[in-house]
Amino acid sequence: MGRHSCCYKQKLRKGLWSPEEDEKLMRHITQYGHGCWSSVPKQAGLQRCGKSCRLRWINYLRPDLKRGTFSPQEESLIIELHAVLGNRWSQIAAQLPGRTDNEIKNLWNSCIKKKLRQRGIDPNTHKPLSEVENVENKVPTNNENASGSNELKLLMAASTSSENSKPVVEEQKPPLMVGDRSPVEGFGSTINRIVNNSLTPTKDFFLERFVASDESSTSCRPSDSMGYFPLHQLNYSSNFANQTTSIGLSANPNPVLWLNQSCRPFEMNSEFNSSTMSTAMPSLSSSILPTSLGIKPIVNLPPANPSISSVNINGIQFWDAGSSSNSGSGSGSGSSSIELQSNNSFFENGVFPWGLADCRVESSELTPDKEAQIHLQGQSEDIKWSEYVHSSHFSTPVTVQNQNQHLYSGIKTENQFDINSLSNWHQSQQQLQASDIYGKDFQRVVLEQI
DNA sequence: AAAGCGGACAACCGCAGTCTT
DNA sequence: AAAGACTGCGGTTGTCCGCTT
Repeated sequence: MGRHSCCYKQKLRKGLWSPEEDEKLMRHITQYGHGCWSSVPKQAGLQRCGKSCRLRWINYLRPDLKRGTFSPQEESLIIELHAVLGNRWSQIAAQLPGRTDNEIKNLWNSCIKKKLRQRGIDPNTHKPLSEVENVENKVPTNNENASGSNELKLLMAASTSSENSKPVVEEQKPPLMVGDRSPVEGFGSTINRIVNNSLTPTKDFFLERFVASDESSTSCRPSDSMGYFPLHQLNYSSNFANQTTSIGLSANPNPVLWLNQSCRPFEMNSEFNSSTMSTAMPSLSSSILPTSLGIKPIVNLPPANPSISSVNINGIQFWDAGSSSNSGSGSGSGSSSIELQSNNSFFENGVFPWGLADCRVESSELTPDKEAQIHLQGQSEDIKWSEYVHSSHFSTPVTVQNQNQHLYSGIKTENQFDINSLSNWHQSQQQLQASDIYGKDFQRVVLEQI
């Protein structure tokens, strides 16, 4: 394997990107698509290597990026995902629309790790530090849990747990009533109960938690105050192993994850029939997910490739996501995770108020004004590309969905943009800068322009 | 006011897997 | 089948900025 040829080239700029470079790259990609990245810098007139251009586009210029600080919900989601996926940042990022793997990785290393340690949780194992220390004293560890097939390990653990019929932590708590939003139990435990079959999620249950009213959109969130449920407390273990079906699941029972994925317009390998869904989400599938709501549940079935490792637990076959992660065309080819695909009204109607912003802006009923209102109410720090698109700067209406399709499904042309409006792009940052909406680099741009 | 420090973020590096020839 | 080209990913480093002393 040779190194990337561009690594040997001289006279290539390195370091931070200037606004001019950004604009060149933006202009080029929106007009022609990126095609072969190695040819992009030449065609765009940039003294950069293709790799650098790609990175800049993916991590910064991509129009569907959601800038601003991470919400507590996002952080919570990252933690849960990390417990399952380890340091597979790209897969974690796939669950967080508008966030990049780099962004999440930085957040993890600089912030979340610290928070977890402060809470007495080992960020690598997601177990109490005291427990980890004890284990370390007895058994040599693998250091990072990210390596190898973490999911298989978890599932093996689940098998063990299931065989022993250990009561899970949640079972010690009184039954949860639908609609109960005890701040102590929080969202995670509710999901536990769904998976645990001790709680049947009705349509009302989901509506109550996800309908985009101001109140519910905040109160239903699994915020920090509601508590973070580390892996050993969440029933990723026995309940999940017992009740999911023979599909290659990411071992995360949180329907929020699945629904989050719904706004990913990925090409799926195969469709996920209702009976399978019914097994994975027993009550939910019948009450919430029928096509009347516009949900088209899809899941990647296990790859035919026999080399992909699998394990049978209690008669249930699991596939190692890690070993099949490259089965697709790259971007978001999380072939082992359930994905739901919205095909119309369900998300467009704003049923899920958080983590699905990209879906919401698809609604034909959602005017830019309304959208802006929602974001002001919810996450004031987040200004969305769609808002900019909807503004007068862009004469061509472009939906975020369109952008997602380009970015995630391998369609590389992006000429839906109004190229003439590109020059306004950095100018717009100037206008937005006052409200501290964009990242500091935009502010730098502004300062340089003044 | 200036230096030091740490956090946050952007970008680079190198490896591994896939694709193409 | 082999070698090179290309892409994607995760780890690491570099840079900027704000806060503290």
